[in-house]
Amino acid sequence: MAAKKKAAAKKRAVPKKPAATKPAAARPKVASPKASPKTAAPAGGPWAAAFAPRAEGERRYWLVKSERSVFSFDDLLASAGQRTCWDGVRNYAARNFLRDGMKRGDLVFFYHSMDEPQSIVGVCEVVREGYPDHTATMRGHAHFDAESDPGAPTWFMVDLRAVERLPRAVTLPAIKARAELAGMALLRIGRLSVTPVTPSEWAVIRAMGAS
DNA sequence: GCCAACGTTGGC
DNA sequence: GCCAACGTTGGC
Repeated sequence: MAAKKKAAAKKRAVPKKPAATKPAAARPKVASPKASPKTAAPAGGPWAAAFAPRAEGERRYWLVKSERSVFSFDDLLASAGQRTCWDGVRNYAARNFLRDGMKRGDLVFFYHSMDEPQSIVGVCEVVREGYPDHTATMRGHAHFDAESDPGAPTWFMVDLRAVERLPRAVTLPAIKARAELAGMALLRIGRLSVTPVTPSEWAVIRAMGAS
């Protein structure tokens, strides 16, 4: 139960434009083929490398955020098997990383957002690749999305297992202070809750987090 | 397809 | 609490 991860789940804000305005009928509103990003695969874009074909045995790196008060690294350590499904992500870019980017065996930094200070506190491993986030179709659930079709899932999640707590948490200010990390997706798209981490970024941060 | 309005994230 | 960034929605 307890809603994990980003409580943030975007509220599918029901058409906040009540009937007050124009009746939907007023608009042509054709079949609206809408090339929605719902299923679109991440073609190019700035993070294409995260989806590119992998070399034999290549391992990739990622970073996920969670508010400590919602689901902390300690909560993960206390979970059965020290693993959990990373549910609740309701952003297409993040969804694409979960659904198409992450592979079994990839390593993931666990970041506490909205914390003082915000910091990377642990490392996890992807133990199950992208699969539908069932909380999206659970009416009444905090992460429920009325527009998500159970037959064609919009939202995905992966399972993560804790690997280790970093001997020393790596804070956001410390990350910002390192020139080698200036290009981090974490800094460039601050609001994304799932981002790729390059091998070199991983190495730098891992070293910073060593005792 | 463009763009303004609006809502959310999350750092400060 | 404020605000920058930015994703989504919907009018046109």
